[in-house]
Amino acid sequence: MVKPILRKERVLPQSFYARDPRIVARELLGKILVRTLTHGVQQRLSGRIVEVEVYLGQGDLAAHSAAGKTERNQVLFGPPGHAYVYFIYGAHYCLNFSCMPEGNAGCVLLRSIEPIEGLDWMAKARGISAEGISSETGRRLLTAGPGRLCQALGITRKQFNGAPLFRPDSDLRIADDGWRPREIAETERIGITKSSHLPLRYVVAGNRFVSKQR
DNA sequence: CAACCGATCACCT
DNA sequence: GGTGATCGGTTGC
Repeated sequence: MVKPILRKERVLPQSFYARDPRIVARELLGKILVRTLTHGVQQRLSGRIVEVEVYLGQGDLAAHSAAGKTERNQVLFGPPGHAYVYFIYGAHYCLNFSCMPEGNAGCVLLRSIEPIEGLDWMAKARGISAEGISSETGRRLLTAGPGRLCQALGITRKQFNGAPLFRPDSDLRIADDGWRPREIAETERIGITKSSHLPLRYVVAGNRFVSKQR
């Protein structure tokens, strides 16, 4: 049994995700991403969401859904509140949450969390030594960036693509402990070429665990 | 410390 | 056969 660190933790319901991803993204900042390891010993991994990006279902050429529904991106067109995990650059996974009612695409990409529980496990998953996470800089490199985040939490496409996030017993879910960011900053999205001018990246202003300062 | 480069998978043309 | 919502190591100021 893992000692609960967070009190009064509420798992976000499916209705939370059934809205415009720009609204969902803003409200996701400050929430807690919880990953439960059920293989072997029970353990919780968690972190506070401090950086996200939005990909729109319409008028956004950078979105995987831009050219319509395919086998790869079908989760985006399915019911809200499910994980869309894809593999990129031959090396990394990225985690997204499907938004909008069924039939409409639109999602939020998780770009960075501030780690809270299970840092030792995350370091091992990332191939980092124990002393590697003794500094704040080291801890930042654990989970800052979409690929690092997935590696730290052991999130793969095979295991999580299409997985529901809104059940209290979901291996991956979002919890609300009541914390709210004081200020949210908007910027352009990172690492894209099409529709790159849209201000669809949202960060907790001043947080040191975001992947890239502007 | 910025700039480049290699890794090498899933998808789409 | 080209490209990408990335990262980490190396190079060279």
